[in-house]
Amino acid sequence: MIRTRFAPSPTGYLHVGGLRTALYSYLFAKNQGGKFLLRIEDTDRERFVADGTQNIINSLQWAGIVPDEGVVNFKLDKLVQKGDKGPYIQSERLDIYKKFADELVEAGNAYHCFCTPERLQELRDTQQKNKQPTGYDQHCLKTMPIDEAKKRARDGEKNVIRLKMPKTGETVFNDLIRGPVTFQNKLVDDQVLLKSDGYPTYHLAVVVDDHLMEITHVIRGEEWISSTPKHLQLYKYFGWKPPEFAHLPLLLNADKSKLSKRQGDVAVHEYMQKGYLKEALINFVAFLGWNPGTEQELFTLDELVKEFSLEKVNKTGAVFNIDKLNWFNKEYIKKLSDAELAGRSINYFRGALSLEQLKKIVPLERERVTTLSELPAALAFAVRLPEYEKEFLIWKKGSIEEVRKILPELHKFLSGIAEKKWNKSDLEKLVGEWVIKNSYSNGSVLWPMRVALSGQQNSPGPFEIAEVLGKDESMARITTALQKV
RNA sequence: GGCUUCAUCGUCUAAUGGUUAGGACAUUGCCCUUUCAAGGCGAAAAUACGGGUUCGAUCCCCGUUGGAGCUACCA
Repeated sequence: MIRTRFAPSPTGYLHVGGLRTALYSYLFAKNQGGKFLLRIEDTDRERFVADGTQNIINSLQWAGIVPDEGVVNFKLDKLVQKGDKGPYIQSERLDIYKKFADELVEAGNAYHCFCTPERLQELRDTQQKNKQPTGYDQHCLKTMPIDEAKKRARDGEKNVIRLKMPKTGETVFNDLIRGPVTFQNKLVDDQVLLKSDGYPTYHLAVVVDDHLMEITHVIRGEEWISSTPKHLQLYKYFGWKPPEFAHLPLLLNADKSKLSKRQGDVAVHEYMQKGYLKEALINFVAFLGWNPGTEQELFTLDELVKEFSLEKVNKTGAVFNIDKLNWFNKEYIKKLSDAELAGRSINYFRGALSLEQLKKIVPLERERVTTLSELPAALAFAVRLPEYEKEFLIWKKGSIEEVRKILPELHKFLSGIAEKKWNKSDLEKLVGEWVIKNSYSNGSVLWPMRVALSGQQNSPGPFEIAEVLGKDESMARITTALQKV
C-alpha cells in the first residue's frame, strides 16, 4: 500500500509551493490507489504561528486536497486527527523522539554535545575562512568520555544530541526524479537530532515519523536533497527500511530565486481571497513542473489523479507566472454555470445583492473579469446607473446632433416592444430591422443605446444589458440619456 | 568558500540519435465588431558555450559558464 504525506511546518500560512508539494503527494498516492496523510511538524517553537495549522488545513480543504489520515480537520477550535498511527502532530510525540534519541546514544550512534553557540559559530567562521567544508568537529565526542557526558546530561546540564555520522564511504540514494545522488559521508555534518529544549529537529522527527507512519514515498521540495544522507543514516542505525524519495523542483520568483513573500503574494489564502478559483490554482500549480505529455491543458483534480506520474515531473525550477494563472482563472470562470458563479462570488458583494439578483447579472461580466473580486466593480453599472458625461453618448463617427435625433426615435420604438419580447435575441432582431429600415448605421444607434444603458464607454452589448435590466429600467435609463442631451 | 543540483522561445513546457524544434501564456498583426471582452486566422520568439562519441547530435559523454538549493539547537 502506497502511503504519502504532506508534512508542513506551521511557521506561516500555506503557500503555493507547499500547495504544489501537497498536491503532488496527493496525486501520486491517489493515482496508485494509496493513502495521503497530513502531519504537522511543529517542532520549531520560535517560529511557531498560532493559526498556522488552521490556515494550512483550511487552504488544503478549499483546494480539495483531503487527507485520508492524520490531521484531517479543524472543528470547533480543535484539530481533528484520524488514524491509528498518531498522534500526527509532532509536539504531541516528544516522548517518542526522546526514546529513539536515547536509543541512538546507547548504541553509540549519537552523542551528547555541550558546545556553546558561540563556539559553533566560531568554528564555522574559521572553516569557511580556510575554505574548508563546514560542520561540527566532534569536539565533545572526542574530548569527553561517554560516561561523563551521560552523567552531565543526566544531571541536567544543557546539551543536544548529535548524529554520529560515519566519516568514511559514501551515501547514495536513487531519487525518483533525479536518479542517483551521491554524498561523501565525511562531508555530512553531525546534525543535531534533539535540541536542548527537548524538541527534536526535523531530521530526527521526520525519520521516526515516516517510519512509524509507514510512509512509502517521501515527496518533498528540492531543498531537502542535501539532508537526505543524514536521514538515510538514521534509517540505517535504526535498522529500518527507508522510503523512496522524490525531490521536487522549486517554485521560483521572476528572478529565479526560491519563491518568497518578498516578491508578491505566496499564501494560498491570498489567492482564495482575491477570487481565484481552486480549479485554476490547482491546474496551474500542477503544471509547474509536470505535464501530461499531451496538448491538453485544462485538467480537473480527478483527471490529474488519473494522469499523474512522478516520471513526468521535471527537474528544473519553475517560475510562478501570474499571467498564466490569470488565464487559467478566466477559463474556469467561463466554465462555471451562472448559479455557481453567483454562489462563489456572492461574498465579494458583502450582502448588497441576493443570490437571485446576482445569478441574473453575472453573465454580463463573466467573460470580462480575471478574478471573482473584480465582479462587484465590474457589475456596479447593472445595479445602479453611474453618473456619466453626455459626451459619452456620442459615437466616434457620430455627433451630438445625431444622438439628439436618433435617441428619441429609438426610445419611442423600444417602448412599443412587448415585455415578452424584451430579451436579447428578440431585441437584437427587432432593433436590427429598425436600424436597416431607417438606414442608420449600427454604431449610430447601438453606441448611444449601450452607453445609455450602461453609463460606460466600455461595457457588454446593449441587448444583453437590456434583457438583464428589464424593460422598465432600460426605458428609464434611456430617458435619463434623453434628458442629458 | 564547501557540498548537491539544474540548463529548449520572455514564462510554463513538448520532442527525437535524423523534425520546417511542437503547444500554451504573454507580446504583436489582421479579421469579426457600437465599445470592452470573447472568438478566428497569422507573426515574432529557444536548444547557454566549448570539446568529444557518431554518417548525423538539442538529445549520449567531458569540460566551461551561468543559475538554484543546502551549508542552524529553522523547517
